[in-house]
Amino acid sequence: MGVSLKDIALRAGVSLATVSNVVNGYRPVGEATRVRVQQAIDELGYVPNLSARHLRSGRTGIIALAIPELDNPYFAELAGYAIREARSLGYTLLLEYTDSDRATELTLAEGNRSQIIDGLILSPVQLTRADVLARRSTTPLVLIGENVAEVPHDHIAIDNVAASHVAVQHLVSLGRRRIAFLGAHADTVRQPSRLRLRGYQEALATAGLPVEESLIGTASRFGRLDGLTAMRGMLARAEPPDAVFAYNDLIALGAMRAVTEAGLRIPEDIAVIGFDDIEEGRFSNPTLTTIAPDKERIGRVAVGSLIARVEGNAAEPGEVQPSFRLVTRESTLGRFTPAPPSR
Amino acid sequence: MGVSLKDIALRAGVSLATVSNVVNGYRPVGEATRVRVQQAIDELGYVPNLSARHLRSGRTGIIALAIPELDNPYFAELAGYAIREARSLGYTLLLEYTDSDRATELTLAEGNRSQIIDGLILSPVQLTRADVLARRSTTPLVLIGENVAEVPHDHIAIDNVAASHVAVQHLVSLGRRRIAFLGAHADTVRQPSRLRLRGYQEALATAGLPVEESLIGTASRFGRLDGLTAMRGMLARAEPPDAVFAYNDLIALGAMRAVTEAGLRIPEDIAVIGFDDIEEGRFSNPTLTTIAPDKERIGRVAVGSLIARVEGNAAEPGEVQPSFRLVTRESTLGRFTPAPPSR
DNA sequence: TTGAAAGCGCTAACAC
DNA sequence: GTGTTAGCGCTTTCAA
Repeated sequence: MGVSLKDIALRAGVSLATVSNVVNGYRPVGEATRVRVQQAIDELGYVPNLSARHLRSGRTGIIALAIPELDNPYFAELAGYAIREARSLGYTLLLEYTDSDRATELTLAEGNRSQIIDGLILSPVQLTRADVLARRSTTPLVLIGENVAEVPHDHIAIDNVAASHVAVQHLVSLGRRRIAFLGAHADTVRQPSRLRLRGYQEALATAGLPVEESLIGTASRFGRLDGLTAMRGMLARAEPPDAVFAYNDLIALGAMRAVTEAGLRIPEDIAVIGFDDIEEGRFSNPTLTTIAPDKERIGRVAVGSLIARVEGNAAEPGEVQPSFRLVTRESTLGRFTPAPPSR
Repeated sequence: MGVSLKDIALRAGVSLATVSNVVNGYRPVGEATRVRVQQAIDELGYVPNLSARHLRSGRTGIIALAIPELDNPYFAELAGYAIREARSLGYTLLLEYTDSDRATELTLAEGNRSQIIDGLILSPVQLTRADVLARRSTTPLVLIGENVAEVPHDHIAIDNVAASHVAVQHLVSLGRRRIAFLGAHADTVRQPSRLRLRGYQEALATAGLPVEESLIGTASRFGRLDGLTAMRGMLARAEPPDAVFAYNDLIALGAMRAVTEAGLRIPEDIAVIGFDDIEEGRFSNPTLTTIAPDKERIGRVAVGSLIARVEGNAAEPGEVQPSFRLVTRESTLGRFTPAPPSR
């Protein structure tokens, strides 16, 4: 394999333990020795073998974040925050990708693939509460997102019901009365979007509006195309909606495309609100009103909790609910006069 | 630590080697024994310790893909293909993230962090050819993207000059005469976008059009906001362009926003073409004409070459140039009657 | 301040 | 078809 501790020890004429101490600083080393060893390290280009270290110490300094979708900017952004937080705490964060696949989620949660990982942050889609409870692996696990709750692990997620309530309330306050929900899941058992759907229903009830089945659009996935398709279906109906609350921004963006293609105006004919506050919605035409979860907080808290647990100084596992806010833009408020870009 | 081979061997009343053979299948095992061992494995929930395996065999079955930007859908999509290809070849692909940072790129290339990794696919931004040549690590390395060439490693990238030529030629064929380039890099030394810039200049020359410095917009990064800013600057000029070729789709999308905000029409007043063919451009308003590199091929070939090298059966390192094509949409051709956005 | 040595879990060479 | 065993490179205890 590569250059090992032994090679350095030989070269510098010291023992293995001394080299190890120069590298890790667990014990003090004489100045002269340290210099000699460091020189050998530089000359030979020594790099510690993580596997060996892990095998011996049980720690790798690596944690993983498993996300369901790579092509959803929400997760990309979240991952960015998590990676930076992990780095600042002296850990390396590896990104894993489940493709929303149940088997992959189970494998990861079980640690089959890993073992090289000190802990895992998982954003599950298909995993059930029972799966989590049946888990055998003792590797620390932190869950994020709305899909699994009340398990003996840290769980980080915003209050999805409340956030959805705010979104729908915003549409109601604008005078909209036929408000659609886009992104109910075809899988009615798991219904990954159940919390946001519930918030939608509650908000309608609060406003004294009826919940119409025909205004709930299903999707099998949560991408732009799903939003496009669902919205087209809805526009083909006798009585189309005058506003749309989408499960997430990607669905909202797809829906906006469908509305535009149909020759309708946003927000005059149909107002649209999304969920996630991905950057794309700040540049789309029109720009997209959305619910902005505190992604930075979610990422940082998830990493922080996990590392605390890895290092053994963690309290009882619990729920953390980062904040969110409503960000209003053109898709519900209408186009502003273009800020005079000089000329 | 967890359950080990020894625990299983004890439980099943066999030797370590036999359990190892049940797990790995290197040697045949008697049916009765296999069943007994498998049972013990299931009961105890045994999971092989990758670090130990690695330490012994020098292989982990893990390769890494290091990308510069997480929030650029181009890389997310590429990563998706790479991950799937790796899985189908029996490897796990870990995603690393350099944030376009030189130090991080160097560290990764040097394998400092890794050691647990059998090989690395790197999409460099700041790394120079000299850096790559000075590399000491013997871990197989595959490079992707336009930034480093002529190094003793496999290098996968489309012909960026030719592709840019095609893009600009498309604008010329539409009768555009004042064609801007958006996304020249402020760092003129490295100039990460130099190949696309060269293609732009060559195409103008071919068409007999002058290369005007005032029509080359610089950006420090390659995101939507950079496109927005650069385009605003250009629109403030005395003679704005009648077409824009952007370094990538994100810049193009940002530029489109700036054009729309200025009250101008796309493509009537200004045509826009991007590079990458990210999904967003198929749903934007208007949809975005772009150069579509064969991302799937790039991802698959990169993984395939790397694994071949890891397993020792690889030929001379070389260049691979996947294909690309021009995808025309509304941002250059104008709005069609509402029809499905091409997929 | 430094050294010697045990052993983490596994694979593979060698024996039977 | 199965068992024994030497180490892979490292951390860490015990001794000096």
